[in-house]
Amino acid sequence: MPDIMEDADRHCAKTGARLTPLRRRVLELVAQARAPVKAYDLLSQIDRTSTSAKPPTVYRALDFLIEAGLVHRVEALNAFVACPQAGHGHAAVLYVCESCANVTEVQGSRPGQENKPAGFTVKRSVIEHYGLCADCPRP
Amino acid sequence: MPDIMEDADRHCAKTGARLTPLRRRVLELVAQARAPVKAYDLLSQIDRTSTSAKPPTVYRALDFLIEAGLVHRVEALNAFVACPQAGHGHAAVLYVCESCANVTEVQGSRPGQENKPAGFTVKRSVIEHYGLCADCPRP
DNA sequence: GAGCAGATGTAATAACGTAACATTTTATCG
DNA sequence: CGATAAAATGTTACGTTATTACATCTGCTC
Ligand SMILES: [Zn+2]
Ligand SMILES: [Zn+2]
Ligand SMILES: [Zn+2]
Ligand SMILES: [Zn+2]
Repeated sequence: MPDIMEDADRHCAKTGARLTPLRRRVLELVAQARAPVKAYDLLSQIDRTSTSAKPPTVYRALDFLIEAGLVHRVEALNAFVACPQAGHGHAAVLYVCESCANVTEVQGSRPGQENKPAGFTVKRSVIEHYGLCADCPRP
Repeated sequence: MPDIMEDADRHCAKTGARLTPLRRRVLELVAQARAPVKAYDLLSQIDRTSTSAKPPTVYRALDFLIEAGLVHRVEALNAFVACPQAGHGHAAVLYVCESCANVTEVQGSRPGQENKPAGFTVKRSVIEHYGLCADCPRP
């Protein structure tokens, strides 16, 4: 995941966000995982090195990373994935394989806004598709 | 919410699903609410009458209602809303107002599947838009 | 080096959800 | 009808996820 970390450094340098060592470490852990990561799994991985990590440590780092556009929360899994395209402007669309747990992110303009009610202003969208990826055998 | 309860009765009669008194009571509570309802709020409302409700009581009822297509889970809120169109075949698209908590459900065919990866088979979609409804003042 | 803001440490607890097993209710069938 | 099987509910206990509140530290400005 060197791309992701380099992009993150560049993106934070450009926006003024402070990618501290702790936040950077959490992003590395999320980016290295080949599947969505749970907050408490991050916690135990950090624990092994620093011994002082508690829940707020990881949740605060994740809040920062999400705010910075470096990580997305997978709402239906209570888990987190690294964004492959730091700070993209549009909403993320996630395709999550329920067999191998791989997540593919695509982006689009106003995705999923079918039949939007008149006068509704969308601030944030959660779009997650669950199913089987091309590499997993059909039942 | 007489419509919702009557539709639910009809829908369950047609499909053979058993809308028992407990499940019916939970559906009534969800349908009466003017906002997404939390599982533990349902629990305390049931408690007031029956005194024997525990977490599995309400979670099992909710599982049934979701399976039957009578209730949707709002993933990003850990909460539940009654479906205004019992057992509709397509994925639900929810517009959630962050000011007044009102939820508007619309339905569509294959909503939100922008740039679907080749070979991916979607089994279930989570599509939730958060923002401001037409009736709420802009900041 | 005093003061401030942002970041992190720490303890405690709230909020959300499930596993496992006992009991009761309902449907089915000889 | 009464045995029996299946479905639903009761109950205990616990696991997981997330936040609040307050203390301390770190880097910066004046
Ligand atoms: Zn992204
Ligand atoms: Zn797969
Ligand atoms: Zn619906
Ligand atoms: Zn509103």
